[in-house]
Amino acid sequence: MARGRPRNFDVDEALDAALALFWRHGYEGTSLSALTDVMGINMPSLYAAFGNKEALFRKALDRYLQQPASYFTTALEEPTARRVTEKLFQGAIDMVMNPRHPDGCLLVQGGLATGPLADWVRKELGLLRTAAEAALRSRYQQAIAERDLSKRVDAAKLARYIVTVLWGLSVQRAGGATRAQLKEVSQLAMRAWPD
Amino acid sequence: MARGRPRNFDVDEALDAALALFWRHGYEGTSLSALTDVMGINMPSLYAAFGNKEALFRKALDRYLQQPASYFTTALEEPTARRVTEKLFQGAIDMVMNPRHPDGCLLVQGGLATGPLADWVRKELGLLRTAAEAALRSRYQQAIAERDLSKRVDAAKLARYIVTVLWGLSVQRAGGATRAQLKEVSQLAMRAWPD
DNA sequence: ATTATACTGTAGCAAGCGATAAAAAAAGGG
DNA sequence: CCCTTTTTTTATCGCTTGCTACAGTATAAT
Repeated sequence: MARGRPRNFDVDEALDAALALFWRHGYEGTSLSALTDVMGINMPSLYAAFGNKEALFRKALDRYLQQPASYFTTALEEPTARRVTEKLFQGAIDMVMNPRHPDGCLLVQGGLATGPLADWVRKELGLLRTAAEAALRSRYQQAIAERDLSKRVDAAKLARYIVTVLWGLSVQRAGGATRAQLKEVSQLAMRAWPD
Repeated sequence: MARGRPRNFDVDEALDAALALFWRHGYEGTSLSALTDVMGINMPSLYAAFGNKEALFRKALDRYLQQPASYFTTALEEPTARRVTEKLFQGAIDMVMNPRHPDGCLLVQGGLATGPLADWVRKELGLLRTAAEAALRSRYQQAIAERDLSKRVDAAKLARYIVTVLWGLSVQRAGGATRAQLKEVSQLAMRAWPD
């Protein structure tokens, strides 16, 4: 099987390098020549392996959700709504401060405002942020059903508030905030917790 | 006075048009040809009146701070720290939802992640966000000195938390949140208010 | 060994980018 | 009216962008 010349680079390693670049500079701020430099391959190899810039970004986005942003779905498995939320903040701060990859959250840094040709990036990232909010809302609804949270709590509002702070933390980190500062913000944010 | 051919466009109107474009598409997502189209002038006129793209962006940024973002400094004049904060949220939501100009806050949308050539935009916007945080911190410190806020309150932490929510609101609006939703988020955020 | 297959390297495409040179046009001062 | 000054117009400049054709090279199957 796999006859023909084998590639002499690792696809996942190259994808990680591309992810880091998109993460740091956004979709539009990342040029293909910068990508090939960082990935250690040349353009035809990139196109053969990933399609084009858009397809490469989508694959990097998938990888982002499965690897560095997996803290989100992991946090949802905590036993109580409060601990879910605390773990969410902790995980977000850990990711955002991790020196092994760029600052902030790719869903925010990747492209909040884009040129007309990259409008799909803005929309796609918006959908993913909305999906995260929806997942958290479901988890809170479950907590209400389990009598973990009071049924007077509005799960949708609470989830929207929490993710708003999360996106805000990403912006703060892009501005150079320290781990201690982000921690303090998350602790203050938790003072709004119901009951 | 003013001899020579007069310009046949209004500088401030053109600047407003440029501001709207930068606001919507970010610095890098806005091309000079798109700018000249929207401003109704051609390139040499733009260069004669504003310098270059960077200088134009800086002037648009100044205008942004003086016109649509003036709600921030206005809010600081409210009599109590709590009312300052409430007015801040109200003003931010009003601006972010205003159909007369693009969604979100230019300090966030303008360029959170940029290509290497536009790194100064990222830094500049970060400095302005930090300046906003510092202004709010000073106001809270004043409130503590006036016995309006308890002296057990940490003005720096509180200011950082509030602006974190503000930047989060900008991200949420970019994702299509409604005015009612943003209002609910700000009300929940105020539940963390000290005392 | 030969052949088919798939990857790599060089070189270059059209299009758009930010920015400008040179000439024509419109005003005021003499 | 002419001359100076400033603007607008037209036509580009050199460079980078995302992308690809072509030739060369390395492997597996036959």
